[in-house]
Order: sequence, then C-alpha cells, then structure tokens
Amino acid sequence: MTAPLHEQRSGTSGARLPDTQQGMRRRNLSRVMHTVAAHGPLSRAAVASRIGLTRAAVSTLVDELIRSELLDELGPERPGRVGRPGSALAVSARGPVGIGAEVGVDHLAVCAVDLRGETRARVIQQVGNRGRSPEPVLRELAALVQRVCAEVRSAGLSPAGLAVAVPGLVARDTHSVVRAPNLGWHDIDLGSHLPSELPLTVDNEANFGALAELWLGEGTPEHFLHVSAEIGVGAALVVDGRLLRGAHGFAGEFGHMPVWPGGPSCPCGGRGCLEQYAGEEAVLRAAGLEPGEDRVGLLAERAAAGDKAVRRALRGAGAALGIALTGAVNLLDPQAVVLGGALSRLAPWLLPSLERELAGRTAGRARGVTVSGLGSDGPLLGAAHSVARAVLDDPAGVGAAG
Amino acid sequence: MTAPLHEQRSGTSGARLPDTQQGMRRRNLSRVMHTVAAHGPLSRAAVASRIGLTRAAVSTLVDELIRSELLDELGPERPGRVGRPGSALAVSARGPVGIGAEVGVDHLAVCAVDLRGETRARVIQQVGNRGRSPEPVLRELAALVQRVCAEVRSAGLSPAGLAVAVPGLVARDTHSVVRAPNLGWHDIDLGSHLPSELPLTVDNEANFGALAELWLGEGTPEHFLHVSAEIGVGAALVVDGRLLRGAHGFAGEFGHMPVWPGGPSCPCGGRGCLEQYAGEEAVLRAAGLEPGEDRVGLLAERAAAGDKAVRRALRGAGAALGIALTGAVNLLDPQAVVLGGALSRLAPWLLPSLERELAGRTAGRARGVTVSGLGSDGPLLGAAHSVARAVLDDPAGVGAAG
DNA sequence: CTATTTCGTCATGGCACTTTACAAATTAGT
DNA sequence: ACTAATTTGTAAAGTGCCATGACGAAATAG
Repeated sequence: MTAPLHEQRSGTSGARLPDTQQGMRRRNLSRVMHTVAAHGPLSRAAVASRIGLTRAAVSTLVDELIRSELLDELGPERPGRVGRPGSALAVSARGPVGIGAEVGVDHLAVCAVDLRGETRARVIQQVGNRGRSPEPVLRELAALVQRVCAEVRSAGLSPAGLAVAVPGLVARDTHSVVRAPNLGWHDIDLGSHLPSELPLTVDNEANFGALAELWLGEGTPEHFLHVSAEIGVGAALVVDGRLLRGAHGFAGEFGHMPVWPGGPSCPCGGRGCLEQYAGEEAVLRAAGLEPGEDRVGLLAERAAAGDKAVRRALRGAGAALGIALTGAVNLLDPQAVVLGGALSRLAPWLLPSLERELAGRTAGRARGVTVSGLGSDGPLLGAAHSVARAVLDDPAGVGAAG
Repeated sequence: MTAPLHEQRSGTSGARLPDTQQGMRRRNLSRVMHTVAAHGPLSRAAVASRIGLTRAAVSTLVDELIRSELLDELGPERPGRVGRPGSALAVSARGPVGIGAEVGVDHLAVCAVDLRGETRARVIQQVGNRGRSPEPVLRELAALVQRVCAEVRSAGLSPAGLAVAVPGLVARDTHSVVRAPNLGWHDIDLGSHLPSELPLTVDNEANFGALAELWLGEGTPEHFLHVSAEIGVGAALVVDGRLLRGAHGFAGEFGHMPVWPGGPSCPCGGRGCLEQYAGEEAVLRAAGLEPGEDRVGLLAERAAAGDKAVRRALRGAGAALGIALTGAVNLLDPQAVVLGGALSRLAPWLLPSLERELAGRTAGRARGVTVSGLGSDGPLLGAAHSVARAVLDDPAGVGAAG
C-alpha cells in the first residue's frame, strides 16, 4: 500500500536528540493538552481514543495536568449515549497566560491570552513612534506590559512569556531588530530594554500575523501564503502548520519581488519592485493624496466614495500584487493565499485586478485568494497566542514552575 | 508488517501520533544508523556519546541492528589513545539497497545504492521517449529494474524499494504522473505498470535532483533553492533538510515566474514567464539553432567556441533567471542557490548576467549561487538514495522483513 | 609491572505505557 | 422495575526500554 518511504523527518545526517522516556512523557502531555484545546471539553476516554493511548495512560497524564492547573475537570458529561458518562476535561482558564505586545508605527499594544485562546486583558496606546528613538518607546512598552501583567496576576493568572511583534526584520533566534525602516531603528536588542523575568520572543509582525491567521482564522489550511501590507509589503509562508523563517529569519520580503524589472528604481537597489506599485507611499502617490495620519483609512474612505484616482491606484496595486503572487504561487503551491493587515481593508478594490492577473497567468491552477477576518489585530493576537501555544507544546516546562 | 505510518509532525492542533516505547525504540535505532552512516566507522561508545544515550542502551540497539544485517562489526579499532579500543561499527555493505529509476526524454536509467551510499549497479539505455506511449516505455523500465534487482540479489543484496524520477508533475502521495509535457503523458499511474513486489515512490526529477544535492553535494546547506532546467525550468526548495512539496505536490514550478509581465505569451496562460527566456526552446531560438539531438551539449559547445549569438542567448537566459531568482530569494531567504541539471553545464555563460541581476536587485543581501557537481546524475541518484535513506529512517521496518 | 583509562556487557532499577480486571453510571430491553 | 449491555475511570500486574552502577577486558602511562 502506501509506502512510508519518503517520510524522512529531520533532514540529514547525524546526531538528533536522543529519545528518552521522559521526552516521551512530555510529548504525550503535550498531545493531551493540544487535543483538549482543539476539540473542546473531552472525557479521558475520548482523549485516549483520539491520540491512540489507553484510557489508563491518559488518566495518569490528565492527573498530572490537573495537578499543574493546566486542565480542569468540569464534572460528568450529559449522557445521551449508552454507558457511564465521562467526566469532561477542559483547558484551565486560570493557568498561565501568554503576553503579546506590538510596536506599531503609531501605537503600542499589549494583550494577554489564556490557554483557551481567550483574551483576558488588553491595552492600546496611540503614540507616534515614527523616528522616535528606541529607549523611550520600549520604556513605555515595558510599562504597558507591567500593567497587563499586574492585571492578569490579580485575576489569578500567571504570565508565561512575552512575545513582541515589530514592523521590521528580526534576526533569527535573537531579540534583535536588524532594521525597522518605518521606525528608523537599526540593530536594537529588545532583550536589554524589556522586563527580563519573562521568557522573551521577538519577531516580525507579518510572521505573527500569519500565525494568528493559522490559529484563529476560519478554515485556514496548514499550508498558505499570508500577504500583509502596512507600510512595506510583507509575506509569510506557513508550511505544514509551521512558519518558514528562512536561513537568517528574513524570509517573506515580498515587497521586493520584481514586478516590472525595468520599472522605477527602489531603495533596495532593484528596479520595479512590488513595493513601487503596491507599497503605501506608491499607492498614495498614484492616488494623488498627501501622506497624512490614518492613510489606509483615508484610502478606503475615498475608494468607497468612488474617487476615480484612488480606485485606479488600487487597481494598479492589485495588478502588481497579482503578478508577484503568480510567481509565489507557482513556486510554492500553497493551499490558499490570505490577504491580511491593511490589505484586508482595501481588498474590495484590490481583489478584482489581483485575481484577474493571478487567474490569467496560472490558467485555472489558481488558488483561492481569501481575506483575513482578523484585520489589524493579527500581529498582536499572533504574538500572545504563540506564547500560549508554547505552553501547550511543552506543558511540563511550565507545570514544573507552578 | 510495515506500518503505513503517516508521520505528520505538524506543529498544530489535535491528534498527532501517540508516543509509545516501541516508537521510541524505532527512533533510536534510526539515530544509531544515521550516526554511523554519517560519521564513518564508530565504536559503540562513540555512538552513545554522539546521540546522548548510554553505552548500555546503544549496545542493545547495535545488537539488534547487527542481527538485522544493517550494521557490521569491523573489529577492534587501532588504538592511539589510552584505554581499551572500541570495536568499529559500519553500515553494512550487504544489507538492503535502494533502487532508483529515471524516465528521461531520451533515456531510461536504473541504479542501486546501498546503505553506505555506494552505487552497486547501474544501467542506462538511450531511447527516444518523446511522445511514446507510456506502456512500452514502462515495460522497458520494468525490465531494467528487474535486471538491476537480479544483479544486486546475486551479490547478496536485497532491494528495499523503488523510486522513480519522472520529468513531470506527480500528485502528492500517489504514483500518478499528472502531466509530463515532454513525454506527452497525462494521468498515468506508474503503480500499475511497474513490479509491485517493491514499495514504490514516484516523484518529479527536480525534486530528486534537489535531494541528491542535499545528500551528496559538497557543503550543501539544509536550506537551499535548487534550480534545474532540462526542458522546462524547475525548482525545488529544501527547508530544514526537507523538501517543500506544496499543497498538491506541485511546488517548484519555477518556469512560470513572471519575468517581464508584458512579454511573449506562454502556453501556461501567462505572459513573459521565465520559460520564455530561459527555457530550452527559447534559448535555442534566441541562439538561432535548430532543435536537434543533444541540444544542451550543442549549446555548451558553441558557447565554448565563442559563438556570439549563443553567448548572447545564454546571457539573456541568465538575466531572466537572475530576475526570477531575486523574487524567490527575497521571499524565501535560502542559505544557497544551487544550479543543477542542464544549467550546471551552461553555468559559465549564465552566471555573470544571472549574478549581476541578482546582486543588483538584492543590494548585497544576495546569497551565493553555486553550481551542482552532480551534473545530470542528480535525479537518478536522488531517487536511489531516497530509498536507502528511508531504511536509515526506519531500520525496524526493514529488519523485521529480513 | 602497576595504575589509569576506556570499552563493552551484565544485573538491577525506575519509568511509561499496556493489559486485565473491576466497580460505577448510564441506556436498552423485557 | 429489574436485568443485561455498554461505557467510563481506576487499580494492579506485566512488559519494554533506558539509566545506573559494577565488572572484566584491553589498551596506554609511568
């Protein structure tokens, strides 16, 4: 039948991690948590049959998770079927929470999400951060984080980690913002400016936005391309439910796909990059608008009002996006393409020309282009959820502390 | 009793495979095999310290592998250091072998590779397959496979599986060639035309070529983009040592990246696709040559001889490749770009213009472009090695049969 | 020639899951 | 209403796998 042949897991040679019984236990604890989190209240027996372990084994796993306050026993299920009713288990609402933070060009935001995925606290502060030096911005952010932490702690929750979304490139596996053109930051190590009592993660906002789409989006598949535009145009590729980060963590530079290789030159050194057609500045210029405060809102408003120049500008941007997406779709064969961030607000006017280019150039092999329902909340929610999911991925790591 | 294990190690929700002690054992057997295969003859103690298990545990694992004829005990190592010398272990040269096969446009090839990576048998047959119907071609291929199997069996080896590389699209997790334009095949199920006593894998030749590069290439990283051109232009992306196959298994359609979106129209429905500039036909036309027998050889010969038109054509193709690669590199941030297949023979004349475009458009962020040393052997070797590596990945699956 | 180091193995023990058995709680059937 | 059937959760015994600690074997160092 279907041969297992190709299933090479970790690519290549040599020393992978050893497999010990403790590791096995940890992975099984994680499986129980994920299963309960994903499929609502479930009895021990239901969990057992879902993950393929015996009821007895699941019982001991569940005991441990309940003792760690990661699972709650809700009591007997309403029967309905023959046999003794199971006792419903649910992910605890009073366990650890993930803290997500976002540094935007004109705002700071922090929120807390529990293991069930519920947002338990949230603060947004409008600030013009463009060109401001990092220290005061991060001091303010740290204060907001402390406020949210205090709030959730008083509700009996314990912050398990902090994830920060920034509009710029972050070096892989570090806390360093290599460059964030819209903030004017270069080589800033967030680790030294933020509270150090929480495990810290720093990543690009587009990456967190894509993860939010994966985890929270309605019917989002496990393999998709997420395109978002705030000021630049970013993309994030999710493969098999995992983010593709690239060798240096810089994957997703969609803004500099060549669209018309002979076109206007771009600060990146290239010519005719996507950003020259679909970037915020380019669209504003093509629409004949002055850069102002809420630029995206302005575009959406004018387009909705029927402004010819604006509509033409957005059609052009959509076409450029379509051409760039053609390349990406041909190369990556994603199950879906999702437009997020500012693009989702402008989608009604972008989509027609975008889909025309994409469909025309891929001759029916086109994948559906969908629009994110998360709006501008994606990165913040993705950051917070990434921490919560890290707990689900290794419950023992947190349970030990508790 | 080969389990159809579906080894999805998704990062996300729900029911992954359970972790049992048997699974642990299997994974540790695999680790031992991989370690010995990758790092030459090794003593039990050396393996133990490399993979993090105790000497005692490794001893039992090794015993089992020796009984299965997957490892050989070579005897005491030459000392040199203080202490009792270890007993060298090596991957067996008389265990299972992987059978690789290739259906080319003008040849058929089959080879056998043992667990050490040595090629133990090999047959090539020149045949013009273009436009020939699948049945006779596959009958011939099956005969070659039988010949190679007989040959290795008489040498005491046992074929563990068959992997076939085809120049076309293969539906994910099937044995079906969806379309192979250069052969003129559509929806052909290879499973029903090939010997069924061996576990079968069918995949695109570009994919196998990339895997060969990963496994056999000198200093090939775990994250790279492999571009190969035979008739079309294909690409394969390796991430973390694993092939990115896409939602439907069609990832890597590099030939239809838009390069000059207003350019000549392409059978795919688009305009100005890469294939219109760097595809074999396009290059021959631009060079003013007639399509003939060994077209790539002809191009290389004329270019080497200084033929102006040919050189100009190749410069153009290189530039188009560079533009298309710019997009891919920006999007994927690979550690390297490798040119394989026909491109490696033509590299001397393609590279200058290719690198000029790539470097210019990525402003120093360019990754090195390297040329594969495997030449046209890549796909065949990749196929055979994929079977051999599948054995290393799950020694228990084969050992049970032996 | 002895002390030291390292290797491979054996016996013992602990840990994680399975098997088997059983009591508890519900529905189905008479 | 009462029994049979079914399902759940738990407990006790069993199995498999690796860790620990001890030992003899085989080399080097002094």
